[in-house]
Amino acid sequence: MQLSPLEIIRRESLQKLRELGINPYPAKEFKTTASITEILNDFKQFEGKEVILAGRMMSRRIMGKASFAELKDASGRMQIYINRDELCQTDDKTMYNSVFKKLLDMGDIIGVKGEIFKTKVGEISINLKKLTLLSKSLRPLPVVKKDAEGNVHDAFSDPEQRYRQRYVDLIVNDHVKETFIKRTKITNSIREFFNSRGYLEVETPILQPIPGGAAAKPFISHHNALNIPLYLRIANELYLKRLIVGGFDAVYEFSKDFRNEGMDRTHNPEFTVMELYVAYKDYIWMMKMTEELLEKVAMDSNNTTEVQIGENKVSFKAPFQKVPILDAIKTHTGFDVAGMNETELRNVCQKVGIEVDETMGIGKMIDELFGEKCEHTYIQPTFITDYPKEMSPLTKEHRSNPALTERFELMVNGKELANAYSELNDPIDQRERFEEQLKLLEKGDDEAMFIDQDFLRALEYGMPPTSGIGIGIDRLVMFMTNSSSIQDVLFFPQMKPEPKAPAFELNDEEKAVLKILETNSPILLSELKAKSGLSNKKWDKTIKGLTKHNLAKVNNTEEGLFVELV
RNA sequence: GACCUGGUAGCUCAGUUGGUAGAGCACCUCCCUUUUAAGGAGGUGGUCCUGGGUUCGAGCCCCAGCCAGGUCACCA
Repeated sequence: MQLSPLEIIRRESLQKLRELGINPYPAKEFKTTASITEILNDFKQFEGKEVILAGRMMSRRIMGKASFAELKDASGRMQIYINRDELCQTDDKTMYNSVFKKLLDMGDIIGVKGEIFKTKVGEISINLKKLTLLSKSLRPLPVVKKDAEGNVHDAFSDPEQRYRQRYVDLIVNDHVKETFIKRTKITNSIREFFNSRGYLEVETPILQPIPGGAAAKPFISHHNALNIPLYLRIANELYLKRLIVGGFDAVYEFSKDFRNEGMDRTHNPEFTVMELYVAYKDYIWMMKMTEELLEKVAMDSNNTTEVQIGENKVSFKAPFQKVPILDAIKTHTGFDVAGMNETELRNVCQKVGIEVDETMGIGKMIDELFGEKCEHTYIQPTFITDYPKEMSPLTKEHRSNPALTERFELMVNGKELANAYSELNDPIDQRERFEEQLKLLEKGDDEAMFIDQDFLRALEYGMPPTSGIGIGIDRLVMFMTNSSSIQDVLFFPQMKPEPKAPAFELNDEEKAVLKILETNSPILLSELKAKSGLSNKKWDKTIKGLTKHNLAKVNNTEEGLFVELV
């Protein structure tokens, strides 16, 4: 392994610590008596008291016989004050002079025992009495500094490194941790809301023989023992509905779903959707529930219903606006497309500049019209309702218009956040809708749904009228944390594998030159170059390679440049 | 998948017409007992993303590739 000079120094320090009888990776439990944030929030309570803390040393300012360091634990950061003669009460000053000043490094994990006090300039600090090394860090951390005005200097900001090495990102960029803590607050808030109503959290299969419940390309896998293909779920909808058939009144699941499609700032191949199904309800009830839920989530995560998302201030205060999709299209394009046939609709699309082809049906075109001309305008939470039947194969027909369905999508900041229906529970209608999908499949739509015979069988036993909703959790977290990329709300966003560092091995040219050197050392550089028969560029690379690996050495003497074997 | 931009020290970044690879922070040595982007003096550190090509000479020019970000397409 090729080590950088900084890494070599740290490994040497590690060795010296061992020689001093200090185990750099002790096994024993280290009991702390407080957390940093606790102390900072309640200084009076802790002032003058002795505490034991543990965390990572994030910086060090050595000033002769006294020093300051910064300790970061899971809760926050606090300054450590180290006075040589308080840390080392006897004549032996090794702990300060060698261990603290020389052998510890930024990034080391340490335990500290000392008294809480405030320095002359008013910073709450711990006056170190005992120092314990808990884990030695062998790689240098990026150094991120903050000045008096709060400006960050040399921020660790390269997105590739931040995502590939999220652990480093979390250590040095405090705001990153906040985002993920908020993510958990949000899911906890949703669970609280549902659990308090008696809804049951369940788990359903991720490996599915038929990928159903949504229109998307699945990841395919294979089960060896059964010798059958299995798909990573694109949705869990059909399984949750089976549970409603089975007699549960309300079930929900935080579902990791997988879709084999493009990646961008709002799409990751694996993502999380919360799906909820409640028996004896309809989509109108579901709108009300959604308003209440999101208002609570905003309060629990941000302590306000007014959330800043990019340049927009978005209010999650219930109730939200409701707009039928055909009204939205009328408002934003000027065309009333209600009741139009395929040809008429195609004309409208062409007039407003939407490309259409023969494979597109009424539903698809309405979806395009909305997506292109309307969607982005709904910044405040808005329920877009009553989608055309063709786009919604799992949705119950609208109670007053058979061309439409009882469906809504919730738009926030111009993006879809949730999708809900009065669920289709007529098994015969459902079978027909699946068969429509099959026709689309044959037409070449590779995202149309497969027929899930077992799901139909379940419906034939009878499913109560039910309303269901799916909420995109990653997107919700993006909104609540004002993140513009899905990568910022996933600990480990999908990345292409990084290329492996090439193993150190001499190439043919280097081997050849080394062979010449073995019998002629030292040798004039120009002579060696001539003997090697290499071009200028190859020669340059080869000799640099050899000297770098410390196999050869170039000496500049009065007689000229000589190369010798090391 | 297409296009645009980028990849140089541990981190953040300069690098002129192609002519010995730079800065700040970090690191090392020394000074400094309440500092805080601590300070002062000196020093170390490089696969300039990879592979070809042009050239006397390439971090820089040309070709191919890898990785990332952005925009678009597709999608939630």
